[in-house]
Amino acid sequence: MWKENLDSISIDCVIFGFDETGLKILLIKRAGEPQKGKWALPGGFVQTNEDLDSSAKRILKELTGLSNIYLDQLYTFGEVDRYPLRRVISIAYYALVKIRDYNLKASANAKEAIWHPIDQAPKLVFDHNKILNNGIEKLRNNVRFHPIGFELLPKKFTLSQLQQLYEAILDKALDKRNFRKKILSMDLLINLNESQQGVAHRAAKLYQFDKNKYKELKARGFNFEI
Amino acid sequence: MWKENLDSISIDCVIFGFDETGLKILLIKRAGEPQKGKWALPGGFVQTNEDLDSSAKRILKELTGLSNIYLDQLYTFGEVDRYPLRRVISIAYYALVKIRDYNLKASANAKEAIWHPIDQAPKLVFDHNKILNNGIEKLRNNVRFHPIGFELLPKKFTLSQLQQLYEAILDKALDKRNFRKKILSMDLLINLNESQQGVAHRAAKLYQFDKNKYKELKARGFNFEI
DNA sequence: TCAAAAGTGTTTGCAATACACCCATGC
DNA sequence: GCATGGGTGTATTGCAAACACTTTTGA
Repeated sequence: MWKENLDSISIDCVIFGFDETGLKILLIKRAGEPQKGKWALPGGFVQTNEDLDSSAKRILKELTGLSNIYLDQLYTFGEVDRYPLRRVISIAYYALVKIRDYNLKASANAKEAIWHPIDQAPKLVFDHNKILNNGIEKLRNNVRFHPIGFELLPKKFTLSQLQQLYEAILDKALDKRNFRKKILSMDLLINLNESQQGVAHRAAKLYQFDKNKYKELKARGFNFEI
Repeated sequence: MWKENLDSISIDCVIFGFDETGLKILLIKRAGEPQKGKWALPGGFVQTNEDLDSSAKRILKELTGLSNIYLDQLYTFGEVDRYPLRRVISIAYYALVKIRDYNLKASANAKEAIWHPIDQAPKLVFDHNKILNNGIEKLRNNVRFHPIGFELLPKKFTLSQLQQLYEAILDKALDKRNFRKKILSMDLLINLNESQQGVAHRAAKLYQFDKNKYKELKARGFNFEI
């Protein structure tokens, strides 16, 4: 198997996750020079025989052990001096991960990968803070028009969890009744007729995202704006 | 002056223009192999000492003679086999050109550059049709939320021209009264108190885009949706 | 019985839409 | 005077926003 790298083309990934405490970003401590031990976006070099999307997929798999992650190209950063040793152009991707599926032990590198609250990201190497901000902005824009939020939630979720997610991403409070009205009217959720277990209050109903319905509506040009 | 190229990184430009007959795209006939003489998006290789944006700017300047063109990065295409001779990754940009400013004679290459109606683009080399479609889609999305249409019109324009432009980009008819109401209510146009000359009907008023007002409103988070 | 979150409708205001006629100009 | 596009207002509808109380459950 070929593993030769294009050493002037890298991929960097802005990996988002979400849990009870808010929106998170997955960062690593660099294993090699330059800037060894400093916080960075997960990334790597593109191999000679792989497409860019495949490369991003591979890097994510190596880091998190997960396949089938939502992945989208973000922007390409190519300033002459962005990387100190030589000229490296980086194609940034952003990924949405169901944080509960992600298992730290799955990966060799993982001990050095940590979820950081989105608003407490440390200083990153090179131009990675710029890339991160670009990713946050894109997530904010996209979530308003495409139902991608579901990629960050467990398969079964409550309407409150969904609302908390939107509030975290958009960074503003939403009205509960209006939010539910809007979401349910899109007819994209399957009511599972199940309830939460073991909560110290009225148990919420669980829902699931209806992918088939989504495809169908999308094909008809339906507008998913929140 | 350095002119060495990164021979695995190219820039391709989707260049839009607009005139009385509709929305146009600027295409060239390839001057060199491979696929010499075939239609292609204008492009070139990134030089070792230039940023990606600068490279796109240079390529546009060489082709059209114009500086100060609206330019935005589109997407990066990096399939292993997209270019036949070797692996070349292409960063696509899209540009909006005031077609009347563009002077064919300004450029050495220009004799081989021709504006094509957007819906009559020929078959292009490599993956350029894919890039073109990507550009059209992005233009459609962006024009609805950012006042970029003005980049395609002469400095002074009539409301009808503006409407025709939007209709061409969005590919649908708009109601004249509602369109005017909406546009004028945004308060982004300066009424020049001048009129068209030499038309065989009532002369229309001329307007100009108010860049300062735009910056001001943008800073306040104003929504420019059409 | 208390705490904590789930769940539920109605009213109000604004913005999008639909729609038709008179006006100015050049030929 | 006629053909051509310029310019204008109102009524209706639908959607977004604001808003508060009852229900369920576990501790």
